[in-house]
Amino acid sequence: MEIVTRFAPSPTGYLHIGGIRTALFSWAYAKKNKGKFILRIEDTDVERSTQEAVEIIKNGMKWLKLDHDDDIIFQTQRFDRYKELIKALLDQGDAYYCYTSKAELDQLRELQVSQGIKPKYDGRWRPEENKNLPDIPDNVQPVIRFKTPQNGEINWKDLVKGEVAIKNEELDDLIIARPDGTPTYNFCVVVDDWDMKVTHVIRGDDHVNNTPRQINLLKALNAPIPQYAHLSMILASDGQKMSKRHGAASVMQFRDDGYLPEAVTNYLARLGWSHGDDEIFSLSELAEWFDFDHITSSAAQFDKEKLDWINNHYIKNEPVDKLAALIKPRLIDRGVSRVETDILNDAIKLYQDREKNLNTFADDILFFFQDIKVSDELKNKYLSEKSKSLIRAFVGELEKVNWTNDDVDKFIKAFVKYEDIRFPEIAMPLRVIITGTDNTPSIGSIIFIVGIEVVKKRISVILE
RNA sequence: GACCCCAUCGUCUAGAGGCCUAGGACACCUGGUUUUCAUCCAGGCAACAGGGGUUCGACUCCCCUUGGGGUCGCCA
Repeated sequence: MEIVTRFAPSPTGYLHIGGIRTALFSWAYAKKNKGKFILRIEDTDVERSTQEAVEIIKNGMKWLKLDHDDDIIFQTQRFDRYKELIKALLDQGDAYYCYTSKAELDQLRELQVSQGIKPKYDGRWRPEENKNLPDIPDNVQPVIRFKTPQNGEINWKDLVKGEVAIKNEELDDLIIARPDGTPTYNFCVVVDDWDMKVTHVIRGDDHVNNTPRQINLLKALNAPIPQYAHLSMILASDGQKMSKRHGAASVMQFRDDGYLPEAVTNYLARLGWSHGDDEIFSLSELAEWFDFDHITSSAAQFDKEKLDWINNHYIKNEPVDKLAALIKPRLIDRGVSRVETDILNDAIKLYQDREKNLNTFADDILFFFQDIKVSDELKNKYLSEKSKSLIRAFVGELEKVNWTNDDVDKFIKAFVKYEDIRFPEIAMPLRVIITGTDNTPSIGSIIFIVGIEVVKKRISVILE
């Protein structure tokens, strides 16, 4: 049987990092088994679903290179199918109309909470043998509820949590259709997973409690029960629930914050899953290695330091032209009007080992393209009268140097020797004047890349 | 409150009863390389939540406690 998995987000906002991790594992499991990975948009809540959010999901998946099979499925395009099956359930006596209003439900819930019992629909409209149903009120459009079995329990062998059992008495008769006839979440999921022949439902921990409802629905529809895998949540670094406001939760935020997609998927996959001591692996290695046996069942805390470390790894190994394409727009955002390709490429080569983020990368090489300002603190620290006169002598001789990186390096060394000074005595003032900071790679390479004119200009600005 | 799930270094994790004197990675600390910083290299610090069982033997199995998380919508 072909393995089919799916990612089923609802388009109501940003793409959550926890959601994308379930997508990542679903994708990997399908790939590993040469099966199918489906993207399904759960947009039955017409009020809250937006086209913009659909685009965010598509872009996020594309950015992370999580390709799906088949066309994207939208639940709103399948309403006829849902209605057909709701009718079947009604006809076979597994569903019924309920005229209880929202206000009455709120009242009931309040009462139950005050009594310290689990809030639950009381089944007042549930047809039962020898039971008199209330009179149907005027002008009330009913919802349709599923007649959940009242005895027994539902259990399944969860691929990550093991045996899970929940008693039917814990469940109530869930609403499967709203007064306007639109179907609700649990019902659509069940029908879709069935119709799409989904074999493995891989989703977040927060759906564990929906699983028995869905299994009951599946049974009533006489549909096969898929395998379930409930992944634990990702918590923010303080152990609290992660959200847009708390801990960076939006996938696109990671892109904007300067992370490479490979770093994000690598980090996320390693969070809660392991393959021996491997820390760095590609998407295709994940697809090859993935299994449920090595998924942790406990929640994991998000650790930015480790993500940064992984991001640095990928930045170090990324081809220069790819990095250039990512960094150029960031330089422009920072006010650079013209980005010389040669300078950019050289700057990237010189800096890529040390950078753990595309944004700070752009910040660090900004001085190649833009005038800088030297802080008073740095001036006081490095620009004494003696160093200023050294700089004057240096720049006078620099003009005579044959302009290769090698010759510039040789020249600096020769200058140090000639003046009988220590290397930092000339290197640090030059660093500060040319780059505006005292931590940089080789000063010789920097001088070579920015060029004699810029060096002269920045020195003259400072010396005057 | 009820129900469900979870529990190894600060963090992510390895661990399928003897391989554990509990391994790796991030972070942190020290040293080396780099006459700056980062990278890189070498070394170090650091954990089985607590209590009961089961067993010749428990990080591993069972129970309880504690702690954490999730769910209890005409949201998904």
